[in-house]
Amino acid sequence: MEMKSVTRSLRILEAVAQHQPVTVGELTKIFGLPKSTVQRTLVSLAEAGWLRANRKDTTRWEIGARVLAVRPAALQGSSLFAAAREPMVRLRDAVNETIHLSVPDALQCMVVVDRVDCDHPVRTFHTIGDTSPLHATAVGRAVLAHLPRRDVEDLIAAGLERFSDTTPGEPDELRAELDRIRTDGYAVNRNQFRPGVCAVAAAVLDEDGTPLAAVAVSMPEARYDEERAPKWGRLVADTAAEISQRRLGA
Amino acid sequence: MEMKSVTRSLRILEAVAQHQPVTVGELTKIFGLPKSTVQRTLVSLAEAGWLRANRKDTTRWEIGARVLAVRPAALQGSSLFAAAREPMVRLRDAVNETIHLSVPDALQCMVVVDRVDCDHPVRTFHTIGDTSPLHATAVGRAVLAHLPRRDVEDLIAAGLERFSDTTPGEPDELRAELDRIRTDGYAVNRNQFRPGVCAVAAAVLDEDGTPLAAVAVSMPEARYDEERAPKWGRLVADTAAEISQRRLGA
DNA sequence: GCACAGCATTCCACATAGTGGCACGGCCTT
DNA sequence: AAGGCCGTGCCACTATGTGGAATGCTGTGC
Repeated sequence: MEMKSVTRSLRILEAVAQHQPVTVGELTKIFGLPKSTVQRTLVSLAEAGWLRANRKDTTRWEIGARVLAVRPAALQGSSLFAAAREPMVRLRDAVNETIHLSVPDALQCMVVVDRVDCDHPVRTFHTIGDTSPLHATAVGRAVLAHLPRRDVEDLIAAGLERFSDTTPGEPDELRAELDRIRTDGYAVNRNQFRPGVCAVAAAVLDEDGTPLAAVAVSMPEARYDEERAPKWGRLVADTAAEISQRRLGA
Repeated sequence: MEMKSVTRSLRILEAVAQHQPVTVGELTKIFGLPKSTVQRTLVSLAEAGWLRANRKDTTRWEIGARVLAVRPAALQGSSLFAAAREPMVRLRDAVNETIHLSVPDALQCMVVVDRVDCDHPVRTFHTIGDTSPLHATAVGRAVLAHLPRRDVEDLIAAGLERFSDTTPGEPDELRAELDRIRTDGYAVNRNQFRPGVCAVAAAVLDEDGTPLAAVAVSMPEARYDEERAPKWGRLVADTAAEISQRRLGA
């Protein structure tokens, strides 16, 4: 609505991140903006230290390291991040599947903030920064299950988009699943968001019980085993609990 | 020079990152800008998804998760990041000191991008995103030693700022030290940038020998042992080499 | 319980600050 | 040598952001 130049420059910054190293011309095609406008914006972003010219081809732009100093509140001081690292590696060693750490963003979506890979040739792939809806994934519901009822109802009121025929689209379906998560201590996702992707997740909690993040074991459907779910659920819940404790200790 | 609103909004974004969660009033004091200007900027940043209101106190602002999708070229696809993780943990286990991974930014400075902590009650402290000059630190010189002579001379021409009485302020002093690093395979820093902080570092190289990053063991001066330096130097160099190889394998 | 103080938020007339069409110049291809 | 392509610089126009002042909210102390 306002600050057109600001919102536009951030859009351009995001586009540079996706396509780096990228030229002015490529960006004008993406946005359909005049060359001079894009050029001026890039120079300004570079002046602020957020962008820089590529070393090998100086007409290409890429993201500068300044962005690393700007981290979401949940990762401030890296306490969550640092606390999560080693438990995640141990969990990966125990199950040999990809482990993700995700944080909720403004109760709108979950964002992947860290990942520990497994060595299967076939594995799920999420990049750091990827987002997913709260109601349709294991990490999302693991967090939802620990939020005040009000927030859950707000989310339901906003509408439960369906991504596959197993996505919980009905309010009661979701409420029942959240109850199950609270009693069992872990969340499960079978093809409910991305087809062929399954996961088992549990929430990392603040000292006052607020969910800060969720850890997930995620795997292709072919390796998902119904029998094994409770065992892995317990492993994930233990890992999440350990991260919560380590964080408080720091 | 240009795009005043853009550069200013990025400054404000950085200030929010430092002080989050922060109010409009606090920011106006920091920048000495009119309230309405700061307020409008915050709303615009929030509209773009980079900022959000704090959940508990909605008049306080904090960084949103959008920034995580924007990563420097060196970390693109997380290949460096993911490759470095486990060798760094093993190095920490071997020496029980804090391990840092840093990348050069535009040949102007080194930026800390990852960290594995040790369990000493007294330890060095650098946050992810912290920057340091190339010529005055172990990570910086480990990278410099693998750059083309031209780039090194440009840096020397720009002036070698001294931060303590041991900082290499003379061109020849620096050149000699870079030669030593190339023959020994590791760089050392004794109080040359931050007083009381010592480190041993080695560079992570690209397939064509370009330095991408540096790993460092860093410790308080009290625990730095001259005798042990060559042994730790070899450990760090091995770790760096392992990271280089893993990255190429991916 | 009222008045005040401190804060975030909204409004609006003004002029500055960003816009974008155009033209220049370098580089590679034909 | 000519042509096309792309990054960069220029400048008159006006849309856009500015910031002082008004509004509205919240909590505090008399």
